[in-house]
Amino acid sequence: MNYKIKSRIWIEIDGNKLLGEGNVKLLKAIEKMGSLSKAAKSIEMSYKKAWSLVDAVNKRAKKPVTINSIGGKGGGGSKLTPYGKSLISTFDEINKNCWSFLDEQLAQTSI
Amino acid sequence: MNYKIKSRIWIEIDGNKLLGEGNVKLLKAIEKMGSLSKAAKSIEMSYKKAWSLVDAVNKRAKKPVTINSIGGKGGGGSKLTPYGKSLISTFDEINKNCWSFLDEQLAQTSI
DNA sequence: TCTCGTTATATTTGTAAAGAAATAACGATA
DNA sequence: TATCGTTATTTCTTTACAAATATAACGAGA
Repeated sequence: MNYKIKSRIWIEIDGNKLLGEGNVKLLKAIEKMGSLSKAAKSIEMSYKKAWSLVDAVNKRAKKPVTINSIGGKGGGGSKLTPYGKSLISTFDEINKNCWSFLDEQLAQTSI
Repeated sequence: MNYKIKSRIWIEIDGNKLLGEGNVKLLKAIEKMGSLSKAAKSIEMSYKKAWSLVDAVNKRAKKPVTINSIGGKGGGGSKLTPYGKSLISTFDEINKNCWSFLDEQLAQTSI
């Protein structure tokens, strides 16, 4: 069996974590479900944790990533802003490129 | 303030973690100190944790990374094998390249 | 055979993070 | 104004991981 090289990337602002793999997974679920509680359930994350993650991202990002509404028809909901969508697609793109890059790097070694 | 993109990489074998940043830091300290207990102390890691890390790496790597001796003059000691040295220098090199790569990637976005 | 400082290992304790549960707040609609 | 399903928040419990503690094993040299 040969070695593999793995990575996790995340985006920081002011030294604080803004967005990592967990957040991105959750945001994608919100986009699909239209609701924070349903999104959390779909990826088997507690509602509280999901809310905390989204809250932190919205407070730290340059612009809001989701629009959350309370009450009203259907009880409310949560959906991604265009900026939120651009953030997760950028993250995915860079992450994918990083994996390829590391595979190439490892291939050039002799460990 | 602008976003920054960070990463942590690690080497796996058979799906198990072999070597990450913590291990590399410890191995460098072993190289410098010639002793596992002194290395652990120098980087403020408990001896037990340090021993567990080194033991796991030695068991999983293709070849031993350290040579440990018990008893004798000085009580024993621990030192890196040539293979161990090549592993950490490879890790450092790829890690550094990864950081540069990610900086370039981020610079090409407009988030 | 005794000493020494090290590696090796098990056991107990402490702590911080995760999880569960309960409840408040909300607003369109009927 | 009563209902509904959601977001928002607090409190309590559990649990996993880190840390501390204790002790055994080792072998060269005096």
